[in-house]
Amino acid sequence: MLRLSKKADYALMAMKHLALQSDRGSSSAREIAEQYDIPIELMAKVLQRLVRRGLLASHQGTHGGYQLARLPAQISVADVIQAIDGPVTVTACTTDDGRCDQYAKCNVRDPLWRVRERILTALGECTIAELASEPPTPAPMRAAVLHTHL
Amino acid sequence: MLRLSKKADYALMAMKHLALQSDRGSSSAREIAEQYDIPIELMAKVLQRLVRRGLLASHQGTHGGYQLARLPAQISVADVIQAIDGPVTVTACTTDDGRCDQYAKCNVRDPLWRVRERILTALGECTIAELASEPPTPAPMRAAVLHTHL
DNA sequence: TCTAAATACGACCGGTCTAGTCCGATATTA
DNA sequence: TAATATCGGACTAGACCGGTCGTATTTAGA
Repeated sequence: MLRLSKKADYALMAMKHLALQSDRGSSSAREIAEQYDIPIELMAKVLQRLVRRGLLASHQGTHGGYQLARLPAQISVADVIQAIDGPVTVTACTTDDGRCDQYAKCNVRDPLWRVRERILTALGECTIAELASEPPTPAPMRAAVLHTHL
Repeated sequence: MLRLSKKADYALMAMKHLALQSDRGSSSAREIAEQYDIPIELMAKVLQRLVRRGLLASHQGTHGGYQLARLPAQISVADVIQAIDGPVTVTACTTDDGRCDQYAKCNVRDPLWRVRERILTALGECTIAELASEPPTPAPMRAAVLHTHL
């Protein structure tokens, strides 16, 4: 259902948090996890993966923590999502090597592929800086429910 | 990973097939399934759901089959996907009623919500007619593999 | 030097979802 | 009446995901 994983959610929340905290140095996994009600160990794992992907810088030991590795405006939502969930693949056959085993007869590969690119563009244009510039989502906007069946 | 289900894939393939076959009357589930190497029973189930959602019209009995319920240009990829996979929800908390249990502290709801809308727009702009106007994907375009790490 | 707090990382586990199968009922045509 | 469809629910094996646990390593400070 075109849904991104919870880990990706957590990653984006953390990235935004770190963008807002960037002047105050680094934040620890525990700090972020507690603030957003995320299981600490899971948060840690997510942050670690972001470090491995070069989106975050970490500092070990007491008073250690995480920082953004680049300017918030230089990090896109797509970067974060792909760091956590792997490459965005709309179709199962769209593997890195382009193998389409049984899908030799598939008739929608190319169009879906273009759809994928559009989605990727949308995700790529939205940066962490953009997230951070938002109001911190004051109250749970119940009024804004829309009819999903377009 | 923002991937749509195989059923949705099958649905799109069938819809395109039916768009191309529209002048020749209807096609049976068996017919379509065999042409694209899809398990017949699964194909049938997908087609039935498309009927229930009003995207296809069915005719029972011998020489029965399926037809598009509307003009190909009037059916979007979003329609098909949502008919099969349910509403497109980028985040888990985006349920129909807008409930966000633990996510009271979530700080990325609104921006992700806007991302969802952009994706939905992209899917909504691509119609079955557009799929059908494509060349039928001749050979598996191996050359067109791109670097997914944007 | 010792201890506490932090990152790093892999193994594991239970629940959920997905793809696919099976079966029976109904409808339509020849 | 027989063959061929659609219809629709029940079921299953396997993959995947969210989350947990345990342990090693690094670092700052008392």
